[in-house]
Amino acid sequence: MGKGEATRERILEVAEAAVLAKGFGATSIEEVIAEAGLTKSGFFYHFRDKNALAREMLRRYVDTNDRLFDDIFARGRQLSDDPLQAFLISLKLLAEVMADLPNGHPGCLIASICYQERLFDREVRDLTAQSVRDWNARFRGIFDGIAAVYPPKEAVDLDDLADMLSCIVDGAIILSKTLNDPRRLERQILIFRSCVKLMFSGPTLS
Amino acid sequence: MGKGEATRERILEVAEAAVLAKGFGATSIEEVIAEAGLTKSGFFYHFRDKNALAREMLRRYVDTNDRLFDDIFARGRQLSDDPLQAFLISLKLLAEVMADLPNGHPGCLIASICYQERLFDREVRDLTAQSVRDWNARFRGIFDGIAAVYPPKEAVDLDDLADMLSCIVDGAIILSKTLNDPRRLERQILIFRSCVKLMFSGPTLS
DNA sequence: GGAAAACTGTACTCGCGGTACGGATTGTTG
DNA sequence: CAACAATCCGTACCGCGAGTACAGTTTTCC
Repeated sequence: MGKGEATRERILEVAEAAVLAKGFGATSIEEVIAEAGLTKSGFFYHFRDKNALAREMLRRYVDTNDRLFDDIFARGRQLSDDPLQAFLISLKLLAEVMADLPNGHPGCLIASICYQERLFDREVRDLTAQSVRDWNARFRGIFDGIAAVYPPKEAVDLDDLADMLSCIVDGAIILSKTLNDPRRLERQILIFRSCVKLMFSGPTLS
Repeated sequence: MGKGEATRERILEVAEAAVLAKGFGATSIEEVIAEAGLTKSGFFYHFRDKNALAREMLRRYVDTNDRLFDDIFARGRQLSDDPLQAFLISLKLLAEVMADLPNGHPGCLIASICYQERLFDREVRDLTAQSVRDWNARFRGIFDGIAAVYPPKEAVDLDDLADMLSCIVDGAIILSKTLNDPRRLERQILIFRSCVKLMFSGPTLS
């Protein structure tokens, strides 16, 4: 890793924390560079403008989350051959990871950008949309595997169920931030887990 | 209603649309007053600063939502004496209302503020927290009524279940905005409805 | 009609995003 | 070691938007 790349990484790290804490619009470049220890010229050498910063922050964020999900769901499958059990285990692991964050979840960059969309160019918005689609496709794949073994109760659309996990996480992050109670996120993941359990492993309804 | 009050209302209306579309930080006072048809001096006559604007926007938003919820859940109880059925009806009504919004849900002001928190003073943040607590308490009351008749499956915490509705709505708004697909919100409310149905009306699990 | 409320107009400060550009280090490579 | 590029600094500047100050004007309402 060259020196330039290290600097970029430092800027992105500082910027991400600031954006999640205060929103993109309220995060000034000047405070970012002060925290990161370089000058304005240095910053604009690495990023053409604030949009370029957002783009790179997003890529970083999405990559980190992808790796986290890879880990968690691989570990689930590793601990059980049954697709439903594996997923339920993974959800519990996910809840634990979220609960272990010292100051609560810092926030979802996607959501943060969602509520600032006019500030960003098309490329950034496409990136957020694509990453959400990718995550939901991943979950959908898991539910397909589960449904093949356990016929689901009621007429549950598996795409909707996959969306639901994203919704729960994003919504619970907002809830826990708003109420200043980090534990809410963990609890919501676990109640979603109960729902999944009911949908697939309970007796069939009329 | 005096003329001043009408002007305030006009400003708040314009500002809310702008904030939900672009975020609070990206909404300039200048464009708001241009749209509302008054001068800068006129604006600052009504609002001390941007924070005061946020505070009044919030009050307005919370009041509007409160009235909407009052309507919807009253209508549900009106259509069925059974607490579970009444709630399920209300959820369907809620889904319909959300689906009928011409350009999709404009966004949740609470969430918008949540991701900009450092921009606001304590009073604004307390207001968001209190309104969320109020809504969840309302839902919790409904679930109490249901649980009194239908013993819930599994060990479901009713507070968490009440939180879940807020999470689903907030999360689904983000999802539908990010993917530019308004129908996602309706579908998420309906799948939450399925979850509630399963939890209370299904046969008991082991 | 007169006081208070509801504005307008002008002129200013300040911080921030962003540009421009010259120069100074620092690393890298032949 | 020399030369070259990558990396970063300093400074000076522009434009925009939030917010202030304050005097003057119109509207509303009793």
